[in-house]
Amino acid sequence: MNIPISQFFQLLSDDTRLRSLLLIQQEGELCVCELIHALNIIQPKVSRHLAALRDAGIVVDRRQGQWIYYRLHPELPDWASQVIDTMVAEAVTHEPFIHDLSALAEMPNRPDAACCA
Amino acid sequence: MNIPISQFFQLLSDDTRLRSLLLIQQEGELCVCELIHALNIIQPKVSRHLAALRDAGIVVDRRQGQWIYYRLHPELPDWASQVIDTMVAEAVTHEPFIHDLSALAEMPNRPDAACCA
DNA sequence: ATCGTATATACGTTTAAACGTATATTATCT
DNA sequence: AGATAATATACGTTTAAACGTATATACGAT
Repeated sequence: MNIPISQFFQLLSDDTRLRSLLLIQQEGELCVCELIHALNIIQPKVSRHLAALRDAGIVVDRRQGQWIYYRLHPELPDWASQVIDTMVAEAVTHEPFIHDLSALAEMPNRPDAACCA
Repeated sequence: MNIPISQFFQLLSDDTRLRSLLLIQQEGELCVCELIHALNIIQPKVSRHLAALRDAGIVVDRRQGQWIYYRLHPELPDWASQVIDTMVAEAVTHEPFIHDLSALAEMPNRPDAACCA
């Protein structure tokens, strides 16, 4: 898992990808429909940006029934994890991340990965 | 000095800007001609990218005679400094940064900011 | 087998970045 | 004042991202 540094930053430079990634890091694992709800962004847009993160090796996905869950790549380089952690710590005090998190918490019929894995 | 997070990453996503910024952080302060030499990139390109960093508040410049020196903005937010420090630590072990640093060290007639400020 | 839900991908268009070349600006030296 | 050096900016072009809409795929339930 060797991500060119400038590619990594290029991926974090888009708001949809950045918000997705921070939510994923904060929550551990999220499926596409949770991100759609939390971010209030249409499905193809969310999927497209998640695919970019996956293709670069920043996240991995796993299918569970009809849902596809994304989490950080387990072998992310240290520097990348550090940057993501730094940004989560920063983002929790600012919009739009605060709102994204509460929208996620209030999502109705949220699928629960833990309950049925 | 309040830089939107995604704009910050957008700026670091270009190789010329990233290499410039890491060199500036490593060296404390550099003028344009030093960067031109270290990076082996034509002058208008270097200047253009430095202007982008300056306009975003990531670096500040000062004129000293015919040279213009760039350094990190003294009031950069903590998260931004942390990210830059993380990346310098990473980059020193990889190309092209290693080469950039040695090209700078071997620059002939290198202006010395300290000697005549 | 069909239907509904979740997700991914393809396509054509629009928006934004980056580029090289040319020119302008500001300082130094003669 | 004129010449040279360092740097910045403007301009037109090319390259690359992002977008919305439409469609394809995979699964679960009936």
